[in-house]
Amino acid sequence: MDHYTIGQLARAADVPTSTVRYYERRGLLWPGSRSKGNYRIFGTDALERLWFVRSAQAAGFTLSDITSLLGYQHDDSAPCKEVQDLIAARLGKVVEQIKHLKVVDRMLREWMKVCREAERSGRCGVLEGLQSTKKRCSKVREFS
Amino acid sequence: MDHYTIGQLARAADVPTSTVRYYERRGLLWPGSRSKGNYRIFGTDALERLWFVRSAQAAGFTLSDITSLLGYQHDDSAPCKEVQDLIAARLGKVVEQIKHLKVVDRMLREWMKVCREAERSGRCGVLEGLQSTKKRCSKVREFS
DNA sequence: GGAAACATTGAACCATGGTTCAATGTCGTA
DNA sequence: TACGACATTGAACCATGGTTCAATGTTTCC
Repeated sequence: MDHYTIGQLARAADVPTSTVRYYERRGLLWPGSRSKGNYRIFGTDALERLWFVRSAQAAGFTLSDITSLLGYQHDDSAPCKEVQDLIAARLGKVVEQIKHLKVVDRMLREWMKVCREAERSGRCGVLEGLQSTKKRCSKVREFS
Repeated sequence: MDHYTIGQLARAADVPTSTVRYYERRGLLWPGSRSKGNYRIFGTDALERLWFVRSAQAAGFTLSDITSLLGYQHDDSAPCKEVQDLIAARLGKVVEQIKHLKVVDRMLREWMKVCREAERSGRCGVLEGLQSTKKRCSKVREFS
């Protein structure tokens, strides 16, 4: 199969057709041609792009970033610098997020512990927690 | 200082006043009273709540979750179960996110490597990457 | 040829967590 | 008492990444 209607493309990439149209509106994707009755006809290149878009999204790039990345694709000057900058920026954020989430992880486990301890004495840790929230949460808040 | 105007409260918690009003609209926070001229007057309890809201947000709870958490606060039945369920649910997502981000981290470093390698031969890794995107990205996409 | 499945468009809508605006009123200080 | 800083309200707006709708047209298959 080397060309697809919108529905076929969507199924092949496991996205709704509405999303494919949305991506087209955003300029991420275009049909290579149209059928006699004005149906979109996509080539395999579109499927590749669609896969790329979804993967890059999964990696946390925004659609604007992805537009840039794809825009460089047929640029003669092989703009490695720009691409690498985007990747590096994203990587930086990912590393930060991991750090942040680890702090959150510890905080949630602490809350859970407090909650369970209070439970045994018939209280709930949330109210008590409120009083010392400021201290206990400062680490999380620093991170965002 | 045991009571605050909206501006004082906002400064004390380092949020914009517009956000305080928004939280009030969402039912997360209320002034204890109003001045003669209808200015909101908040007590220290409101500051505690505000701190709690920001901390819980930093931990990734939605405002709806936080509404629930705060709603349990003066519940006689000490609803530890509900609180613990929310915390556990959040914790589960945090753990998943960390896993996901670690995969993303590896993928981005791989992209970077590919990009740098292509660069030395005057090409750009992005186009070449597109052709094998599907394989290289499957791990990331599984995770979201 | 006719029904079912699929496609077209633009516009409106959704959730989330806010921000901005305009028109007006109040407070503190000199 | 006047000025500037601060507050009030409801409503509209913002970004992000889509989804849904209605009215209409096209393909496909029996």
